[in-house]
Amino acid sequence: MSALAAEPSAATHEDADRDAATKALVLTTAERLFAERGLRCVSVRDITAEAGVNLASVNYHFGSKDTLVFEIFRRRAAELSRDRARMLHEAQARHGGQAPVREILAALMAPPLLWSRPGHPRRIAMQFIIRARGEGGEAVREAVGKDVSHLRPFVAALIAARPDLPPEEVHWRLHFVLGMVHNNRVAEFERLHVLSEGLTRDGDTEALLNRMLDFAEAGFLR
Amino acid sequence: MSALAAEPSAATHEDADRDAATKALVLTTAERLFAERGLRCVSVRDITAEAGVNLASVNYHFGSKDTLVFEIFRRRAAELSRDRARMLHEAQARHGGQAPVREILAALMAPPLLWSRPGHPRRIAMQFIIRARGEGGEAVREAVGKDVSHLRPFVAALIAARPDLPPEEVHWRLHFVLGMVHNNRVAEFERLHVLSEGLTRDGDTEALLNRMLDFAEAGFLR
DNA sequence: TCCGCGTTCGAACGGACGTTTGAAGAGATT
DNA sequence: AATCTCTTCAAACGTCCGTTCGAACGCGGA
Repeated sequence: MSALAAEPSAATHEDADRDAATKALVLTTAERLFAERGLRCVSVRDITAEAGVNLASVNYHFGSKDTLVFEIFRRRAAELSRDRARMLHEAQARHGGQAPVREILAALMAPPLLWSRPGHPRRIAMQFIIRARGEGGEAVREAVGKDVSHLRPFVAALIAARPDLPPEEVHWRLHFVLGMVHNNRVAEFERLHVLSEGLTRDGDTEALLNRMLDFAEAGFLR
Repeated sequence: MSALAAEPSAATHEDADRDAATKALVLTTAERLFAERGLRCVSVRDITAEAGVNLASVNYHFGSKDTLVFEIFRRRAAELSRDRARMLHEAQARHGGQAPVREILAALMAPPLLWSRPGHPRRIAMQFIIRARGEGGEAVREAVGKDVSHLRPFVAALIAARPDLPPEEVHWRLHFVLGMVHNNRVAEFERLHVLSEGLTRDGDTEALLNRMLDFAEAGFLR
């Protein structure tokens, strides 16, 4: 752990794209490969070969493979949290500070669903996040487990929307909702389509979101 | 891939415990280690060392590490499915063939929850199943994804209980319920406890099951 | 021009892993 | 006792991986 290769240049503030095209190339290539094949099934050699850069680039720019994974995850997770927070804020603004349950849940559910749509610029990022949540190493798992700060505004909004419920109950119901959201993986959809023998067809994200909201809202308003 | 070591003895029917104590020991040790540390983080050497058997035992008795994983998973998953099916059958028997939604959902939710309780003989098995679902290789993933036959009785029961709903809608709602169930992992509970600052305390499985049933039933009866 | 610094490069290191091999052991059968 | 079969054993094989190393490169400033 002694001496680590110095962070290259670091530009003026934080944008490392200007001088290090290699670093940005590694970031995007790694994210895509990780999203496609999973974290463990993509080696540093796969990434550097696909990106057309030298093998040592990953360790030079990021220190280690784990750090690279964590770096990508940190950026994307923060981005997703911002998206959710913005939707919540908009909903609260629309209702004079007190958003109804359905719109709070929509702010929680919509971003990951929308990001997963084909053609969305964050589609790969969303797949990566899902992969990293399940397959990530110690660093990612800690980041996911301990950083719950972005959920606090949602808890507060839900408690305010249902002041008659014990806060304990609100937390449990939020847990159930998050379970519904996290279950929206490609493999699970395929499983559902096999089970329903083609009856359920994905692609209509709007309809799925409404179905989820109907279900979750009913559970929450009970 | 040519010649594979012959399956040892195979006893009279299928029970391989009589003559091969080693095989059974590998099975239980591997299941426990896999459940504790994850599939990728447990090597064949870890298993054989912990079990006190020779390194080659795994390949001799199971052919490969992947086959060993699949073997454990197949047994436990079948066991869980049987448990669920039995609960569903009992519920239907109680109501003259037509079980209400809540009891159908209980048959789906209760077994994995009960297995996870401290002290339950299938606690380790349940943790293994959860691990294998997420971290399993091609074989496990295919088994999970394609084998949906054990869910069909539940679909049929739910459609019968809510004949007014389009079958498509029933399938989607079942998908949501399964999301709730699959989210009951140790890491997620810890995350919830951090978020609620100790307000939510686990241990009371009965209460959690009732909470889940309340939530899911409301979403289903909507 | 020369120097310094950040970056890239090819090559290798050291280790962990799943798997294979061939011999040795054990127990029943002939 | 001899033979056969199933099982166990120690030792290694070959591969893939993350990481490190030292030299070369390119370029802006003295």
